[in-house]
Amino acid sequence: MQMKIASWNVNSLNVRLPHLLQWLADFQPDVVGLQETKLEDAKFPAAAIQEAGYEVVFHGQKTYNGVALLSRSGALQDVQCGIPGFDDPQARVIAATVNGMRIVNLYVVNGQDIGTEKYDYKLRWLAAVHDWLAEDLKRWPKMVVMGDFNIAPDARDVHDPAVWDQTHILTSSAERDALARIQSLGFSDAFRLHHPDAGVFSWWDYRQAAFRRNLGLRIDLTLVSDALKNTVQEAGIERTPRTWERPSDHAPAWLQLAAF
DNA sequence: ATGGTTGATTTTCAA
Repeated sequence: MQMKIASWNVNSLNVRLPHLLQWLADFQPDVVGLQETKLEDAKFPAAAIQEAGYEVVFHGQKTYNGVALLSRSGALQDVQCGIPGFDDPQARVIAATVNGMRIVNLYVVNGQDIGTEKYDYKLRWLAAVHDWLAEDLKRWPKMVVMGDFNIAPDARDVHDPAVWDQTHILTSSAERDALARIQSLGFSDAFRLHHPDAGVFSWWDYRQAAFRRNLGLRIDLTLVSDALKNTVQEAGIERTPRTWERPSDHAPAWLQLAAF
């Protein structure tokens, strides 16, 4: 049994619901993590998603943030909202178990600029994720951690490495170190298992015709634990929804697992 | 050149 697992920052599910439904029909993912739904739970469009064939759980708030998990191949069990033990007013995390595999969906803090309070929050938040996943891996060795990481892992993942360097938000040394520390628990970037090339991106700023010029970053990642690494058959980024009218600024990042 | 665009809620904030 194969499984396609995808991560998509939709930048308002209220606006993007038609795109989500179209893309579910086109791409046929088995499990999807959404970020930036920007919806209170009472306003989440659960019925429309269920009618598309997916079970869904969600953790949202008004105006900002908000995450959800969809599954059409196995119940979503042991649902966890937020990072255990980390007091966080922002709805950025939802996790669940599907067919014995732990799925963690993250909307990582953006961080605004180096040296700001939001940057400090980002680093504290990433450290809390590290400590949480270190524990959860003991219970669920088969784990996928996906989301909008708001970190470009290395120079291949940015359109202009001279601008996006260690002094810049999303590429600073402390951010990349925090990601590397999480990966050192035993996670691989699924995209890099199959694609060593530079210049493949998942996010393009709405401004300055960035998508048309491919001035992007790869900040949407799917990580697989060591127990799943050998089952990753393919991984990629779906550019098509970014070409649709009134798109999200992010494209879905996905991986395909063989029998697991 | 501190610009530009989008989304949710305003008389800006966050990305």
